[in-house]
Amino acid sequence: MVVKTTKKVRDADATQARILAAAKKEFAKSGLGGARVDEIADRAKANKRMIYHYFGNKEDLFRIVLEEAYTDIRTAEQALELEHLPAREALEKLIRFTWEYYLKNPEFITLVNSENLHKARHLKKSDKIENLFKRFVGMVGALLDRGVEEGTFRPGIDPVQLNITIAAIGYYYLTNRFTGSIVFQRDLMAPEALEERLAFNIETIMRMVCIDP
Amino acid sequence: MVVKTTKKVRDADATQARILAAAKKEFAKSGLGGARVDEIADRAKANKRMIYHYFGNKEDLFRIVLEEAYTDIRTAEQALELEHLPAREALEKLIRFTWEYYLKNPEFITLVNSENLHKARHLKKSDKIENLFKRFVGMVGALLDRGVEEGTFRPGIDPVQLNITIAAIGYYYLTNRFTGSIVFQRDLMAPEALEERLAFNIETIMRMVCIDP
DNA sequence: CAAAGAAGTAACTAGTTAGTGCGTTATTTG
DNA sequence: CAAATAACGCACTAACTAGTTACTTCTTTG
Repeated sequence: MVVKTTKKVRDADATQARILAAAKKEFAKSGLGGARVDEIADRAKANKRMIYHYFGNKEDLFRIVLEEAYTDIRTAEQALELEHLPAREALEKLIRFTWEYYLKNPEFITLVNSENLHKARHLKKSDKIENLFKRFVGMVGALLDRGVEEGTFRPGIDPVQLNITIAAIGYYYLTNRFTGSIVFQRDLMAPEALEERLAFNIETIMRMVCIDP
Repeated sequence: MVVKTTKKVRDADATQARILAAAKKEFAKSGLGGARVDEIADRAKANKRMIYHYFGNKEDLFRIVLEEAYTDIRTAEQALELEHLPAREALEKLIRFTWEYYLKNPEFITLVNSENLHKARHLKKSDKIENLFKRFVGMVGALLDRGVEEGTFRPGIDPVQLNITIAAIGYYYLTNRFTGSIVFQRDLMAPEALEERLAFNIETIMRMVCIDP
């Protein structure tokens, strides 16, 4: 097949990509219920009719956006190649990565929140998600085992619980940054505040996992 | 003033209370955007006109529901009387309380999530919230100081960071229980799973705070 | 007990929103 | 190059939704 590089006036792939990017922004900004299909069409500079043509309906579009978001974060995690580092360093790298991914991709958090408000009914319909995470939990499990062998990690830590905690201490801080900044009367998004939080999180996990923190 | 105990056919206070309870449920179930004023009226067995009469509009109603929710959790926290326990026990009691409160009051989490989706614009209008939390942070700060004096806690821990982490490790697990149960292929709400999580959380915090965990 | 005011109701409005019917224009292919 | 196919757009609808108008019914109080 010949790959065309000429800019086409009509380009199905490009239109679909623009719609998906616009949908991600709009769903992240307003949630599934608050998102407006007309707004997505406008942002994508596509006709609303095209959304229904390519993606079926609003809920299907949301499901596809969500699948893309999960695939994206897991792909980035795979690229870390934690197996090539000493366990301790690998764990710290994972904590940093998780924090920075949430910071740079705030839509991810909002999309997941919205999906949970709807009791994960879209993710339930998706089949490719489970395998994505099976590999991920396996990776962290292997990392923990390796740390125990190296003599740096305590044995018996559940990789799922650890994963949840690593995610939680970053995710909660960022998703609740607006109410948090009011309630604690400090700007939780100030650069120093973000650095301080990351350091606190690394220490929390290291104290939990390492024999000699 | 004479307190009437006879059941009135018309009772402004009772109607307002029914509306608030119904609104809390509906907002928690569907978020601010997804909630329907008609649905709130039906649930409350009140006429929709009464909602506008007593609470102004949908957003004001949401703000009042949110203020009530924050006041409620902070009131329950005050009642713990942590100052009467050794620091270590008091800290564990606080972790347990936070977890159990989220478990028993799932609307709290959803309301806070919804408020953060809207960048806390309703809480910004509220004045009584800040003082509520100032006292709370002070309480945890005093607890940490006492633990250091008793020789059980490490010095230099920021009470705000600790508060955020205690909330995070429970909150995240529960708010993301639907996607989490799919992603990790385990029922995160099974009684054993809940017990296991609480134990993991207590250990995480104790290792972070205590000199001799 | 009658007047005043508060509690409560039904039906409506004006605006919005997901989704569609049908026609037009560009691109591909036999 | 003509016919088929796919991309695209306009204008519509049916259903919904926050908020209101205009009214009735009950309760309190001078």
